[in-house]
Amino acid sequence: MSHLDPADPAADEPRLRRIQEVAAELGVTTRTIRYYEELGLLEPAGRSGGDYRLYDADDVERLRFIKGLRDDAGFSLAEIGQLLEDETARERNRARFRTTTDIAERRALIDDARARVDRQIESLRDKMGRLGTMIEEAEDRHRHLLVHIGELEAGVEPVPHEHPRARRTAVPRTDR
Amino acid sequence: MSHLDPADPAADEPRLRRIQEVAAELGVTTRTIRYYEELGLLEPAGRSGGDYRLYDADDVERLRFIKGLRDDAGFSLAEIGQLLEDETARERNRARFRTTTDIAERRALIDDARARVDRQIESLRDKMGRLGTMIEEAEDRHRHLLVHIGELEAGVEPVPHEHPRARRTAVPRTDR
DNA sequence: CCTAACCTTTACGTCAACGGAAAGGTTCTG
DNA sequence: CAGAACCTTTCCGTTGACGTAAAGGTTAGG
Repeated sequence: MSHLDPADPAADEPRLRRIQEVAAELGVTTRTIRYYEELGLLEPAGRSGGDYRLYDADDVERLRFIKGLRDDAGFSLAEIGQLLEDETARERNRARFRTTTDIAERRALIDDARARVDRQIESLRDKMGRLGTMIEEAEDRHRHLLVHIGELEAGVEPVPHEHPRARRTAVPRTDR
Repeated sequence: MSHLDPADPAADEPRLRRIQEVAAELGVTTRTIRYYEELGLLEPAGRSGGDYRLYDADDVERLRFIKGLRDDAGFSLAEIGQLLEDETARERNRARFRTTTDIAERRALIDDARARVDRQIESLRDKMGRLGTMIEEAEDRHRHLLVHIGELEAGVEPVPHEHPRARRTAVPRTDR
């Protein structure tokens, strides 16, 4: 129970950081973070007395997630907005959940939450699948090329070797 | 040798299509295709007498590849340009290969081709890996949520249930 | 209390990736 | 050979995702 030790009052204090520190850690600019806020992608956990934005660990995680969706998955910020809307809706649902005792409503909120998360995962899986297909195709061509190289290294003569699918002799180009 | 049969002169005629037909098949606009050409991402196989762009099957494949890299993999057109530059360089190499008999140069060209393809695949794999990591994280949160839902459905009371990591009480929010 | 280093909002600038219209030429079909 | 439906190049407009000042207020250290 060291973190409840009265001699260590800062133990569970939720470490709030200012925008530049967060930006540096994530490798983005402060402008980018403010822009995301402008688009409604996140809200800082709090503000200082002088209105400085203050971010907690969850905010940083959320930002990291956004960055991943943008850089790694290649989603637009609008699409990310959709995915995150589901996430923030879940948070709202959680709050609502705790304030109601209506069994039916609670079940509805649960179902809603599950549906949202399912959509989020499905969206990612979909992207993943398409990327996977792309890589397979690229690897096919890779193997195809290696076979070709193998033939050539085996000492095949530089015969014109007209590839049936690659004839492009429709109209002789005059320009360029 | 049926494709040399004089009774079937259209057998290996390389079906050339105009820009709109290609665009429709790929689900892009003609403007997009022309823009890609402007950036040097592709050249039509030929032109008609009246300077209409004419595309063959290889061109369409290349365009499909570009679209995949853009939509599925989320590459910028500049990055795609790099990836394709490798590909067109390979084509140049093939032509060069057939015009030389110098064993050393031929081997150099082969190694170059292999290196280019390797880079291309590696680039895709890298992206794939990062996307995979993202999905795993999302699935983690998915499972986490399902556990949470399970607890709730099991009839846990709507106790405030202060999550240790989620305390955001630094500054009482006044706005929103 | 002063100053450097940070922060705020507001607003205009920029670059990629096209959209869309103008002014004219081409192809196909009847 | 006329007309509709294509196509050409050229050029300006737009949208997303920020960059970059400007004009000020805030915070931490000395």
